[in-house]
Amino acid sequence: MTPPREETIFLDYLKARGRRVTAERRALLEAIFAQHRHIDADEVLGAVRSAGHKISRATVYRNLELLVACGLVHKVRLGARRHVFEHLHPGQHHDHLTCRHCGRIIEFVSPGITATLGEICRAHGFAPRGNQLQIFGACLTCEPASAGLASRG
Amino acid sequence: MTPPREETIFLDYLKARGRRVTAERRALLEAIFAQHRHIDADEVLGAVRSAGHKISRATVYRNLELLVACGLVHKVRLGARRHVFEHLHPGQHHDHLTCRHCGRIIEFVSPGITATLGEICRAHGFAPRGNQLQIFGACLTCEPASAGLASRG
DNA sequence: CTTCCTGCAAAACTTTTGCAGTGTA
DNA sequence: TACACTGCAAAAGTTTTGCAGGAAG
Repeated sequence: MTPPREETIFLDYLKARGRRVTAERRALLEAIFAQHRHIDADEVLGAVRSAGHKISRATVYRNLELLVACGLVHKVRLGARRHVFEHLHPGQHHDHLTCRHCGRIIEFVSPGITATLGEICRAHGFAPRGNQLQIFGACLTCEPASAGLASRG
Repeated sequence: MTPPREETIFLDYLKARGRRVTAERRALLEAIFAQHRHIDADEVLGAVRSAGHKISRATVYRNLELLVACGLVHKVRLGARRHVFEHLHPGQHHDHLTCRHCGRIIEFVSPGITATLGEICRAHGFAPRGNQLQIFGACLTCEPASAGLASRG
């Protein structure tokens, strides 16, 4: 079977720049792509270690930048100094409902929304990228039943 | 003329809990509601000071939590320890295109998307809240012309 | 006049960097 | 063998907390 596309991209990127393939880099890539959510550096560290690999904090930070540089991961800028990381799934598309309270992510696919968003982005000269549509709110667990009927206002 | 609704809410909240109205708290509220974007604590500090008020960093952190507690501001959770703040505009609705590179925010209104999203959220038992739709990508300044044609894949 | 609030400064926590040893190519 | 990479530990940067003076009610 073929390796995951992100692995191919990463290895090619390393090769092309004369950089080395290490166990830590493989483990890091694998851990990030196993996550389907925004994730910060410390969570990445935890994920890699949970997967049974040995890695230092410094290595996580250094290689996250590398993954950003090769386009597999986005460092999402939110405030002047605030950011989290999210991987991109090359060739796959879905959007996210994100619960503000517990951080839970619900994925969904909607061709209709995709089309409408395309028009809006074109109208504003904006280039959407990756898993770029994020809807924030409260999931059923955090805000059960009746409280969930409020408008989008 | 009537005071902004958020001010009324905040003052009522303080009164109800026997907490005090201070110049710092008023300045902080005003600065946050003057922003139309996610903003981190340091940016809030800068905004309050730019508006000509004196305030300490500690006071900003302490009162941001207060604004969250009274429901006027959301602390957006992104990673285990990552968050930024965003105010809510009671009664007003729009969505955002967010440039990952420069942080620029483009606001838009789309009744069609609002309707479709409503259906999706209902289908998933999800309660959207506030300015909850966020589209990430690259703005015209950061990614001019031809590079901007890639798909949503 | 009571007690909450603020600013300062220190503490706690997160991210980056320098250096020497390790391992890829 | 050469040099990129790693881990450690220290440095730099961000957020929280303790305390004493100041101000709201």
